Amino acid sequence: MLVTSELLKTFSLFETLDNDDLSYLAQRSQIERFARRAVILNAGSQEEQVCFLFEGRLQGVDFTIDGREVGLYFVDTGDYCGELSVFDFGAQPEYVIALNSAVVVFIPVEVLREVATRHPAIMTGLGYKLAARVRQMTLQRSLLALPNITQRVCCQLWMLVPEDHKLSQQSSEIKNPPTHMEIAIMLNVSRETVTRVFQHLQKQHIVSRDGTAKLLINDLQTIKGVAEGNQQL
Amino acid sequence: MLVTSELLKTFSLFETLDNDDLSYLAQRSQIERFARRAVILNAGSQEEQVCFLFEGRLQGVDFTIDGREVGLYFVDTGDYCGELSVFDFGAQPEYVIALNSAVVVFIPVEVLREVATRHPAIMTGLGYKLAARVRQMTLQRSLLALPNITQRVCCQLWMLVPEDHKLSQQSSEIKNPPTHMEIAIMLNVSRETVTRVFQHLQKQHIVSRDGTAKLLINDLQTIKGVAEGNQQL
DNA sequence: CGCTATGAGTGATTTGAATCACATTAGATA
DNA sequence: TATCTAATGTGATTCAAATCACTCATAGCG
Repeated sequence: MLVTSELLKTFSLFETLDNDDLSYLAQRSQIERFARRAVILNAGSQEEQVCFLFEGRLQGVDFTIDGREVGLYFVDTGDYCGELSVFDFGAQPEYVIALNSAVVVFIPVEVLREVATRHPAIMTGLGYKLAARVRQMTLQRSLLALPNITQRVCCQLWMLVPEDHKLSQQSSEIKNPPTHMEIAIMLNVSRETVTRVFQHLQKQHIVSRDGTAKLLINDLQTIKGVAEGNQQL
Repeated sequence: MLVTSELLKTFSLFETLDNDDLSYLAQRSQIERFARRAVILNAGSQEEQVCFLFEGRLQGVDFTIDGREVGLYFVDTGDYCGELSVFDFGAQPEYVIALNSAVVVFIPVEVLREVATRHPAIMTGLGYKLAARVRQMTLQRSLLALPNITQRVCCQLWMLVPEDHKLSQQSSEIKNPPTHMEIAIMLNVSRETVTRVFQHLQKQHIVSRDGTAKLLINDLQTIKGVAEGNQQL
């Protein structure tokens, strides 16, 4: 499949780029569809590609020495990952895996770096993203210190709620939600524990599932309340 | 106290800077001594300062909603922190606290940003640092997934060992080591648990303490072995 | 030099999540 | 449609770390 300028334009990082540069980038990029569970980026290797997610959801994962999975972050549609090497020429530190069927645009890191050198806005955008990543990781780290597991799960759910639903909406939905296992590794708990929390939430009709592809949040306020510790269950 | 060019030159970020720029920076910087436990940077506020650590050790800490302390990272002499706002103009996400008496150079973020604009090497250095921060946080996150607490503590100790001692040396020392509590919040365990691990390590003469200001690592290889999971205790 | 506060050391007890060992469900696939 | 497999659901049991409630040691300070 071919990468077009129009496709690249859907990513906010490139919104200031003119058509010449867009097609320059597009010509040097690749687009690929991945199946659920496919490895998009390999840890430890000099990946030399930044991946822009056009469709689906990815998860950054690491492994402890004893083989335990560690969930680091989620990548949502329109976002990108693997940009660390733009800054330090180093190896990709973690695996990035498709949680569902995903469409990814790969841009070689040296091409992106070169375009960024010509366009300060791109460089600024990349820096902004990296800073956001640090902020997100700090938040996720704080989550792990919560002694109450239900609260931890609700925090994670709250983070998965689309931004534009967080205000004013009283219900929402998470499309292609992560599995219990995928949530568990983000929160440093066992899969069974996540299941039990979900059972609890479902019994109280706070959430409900609609197939595997959709998780309905019936009571956003309660999720928020529990996440922020103002409410118990 | 006055900030001199010579002082700024001790920070590797500025090693490429000429004297004019160094004194430009120096004139706009402030140096300050802080007592143990002093707050260097406040979370949530628009700090607008990057702090360069000339002496001592700092710790980035956050708090959960229920007031639990969370340890995020250590800042060693020669390193800096609070640089996030250079990239995204946002607020400082976490507190930075002096673990011992510390001397810190504050450089206003807009001054640093301006100098970085003129000197690509500085901007590159800042980006490199931010990337390193992401890598370090990823590593620290993986630590938390280790089911064996002794291993977790040894990993943290290993990270505190000076880089130049990690190879070839069979023993080492950590100057001004963090307290058990400060280690505990980094590892998501209780202070008592850290104490018990240290008791264990001391009984086996793997580490020993020399006052509060020094922690002797008598058997570096064992620390490394346990940290990497090749060895049990 | 004694006082005070902070950090470290320790046992007893509790607790709550991990683990184990399954059963069940529901998508995916042949 | 039958089969298979990944995901979810659930109880019983275990176990290790948190918590509690202290004491002890040390450093800094007036």
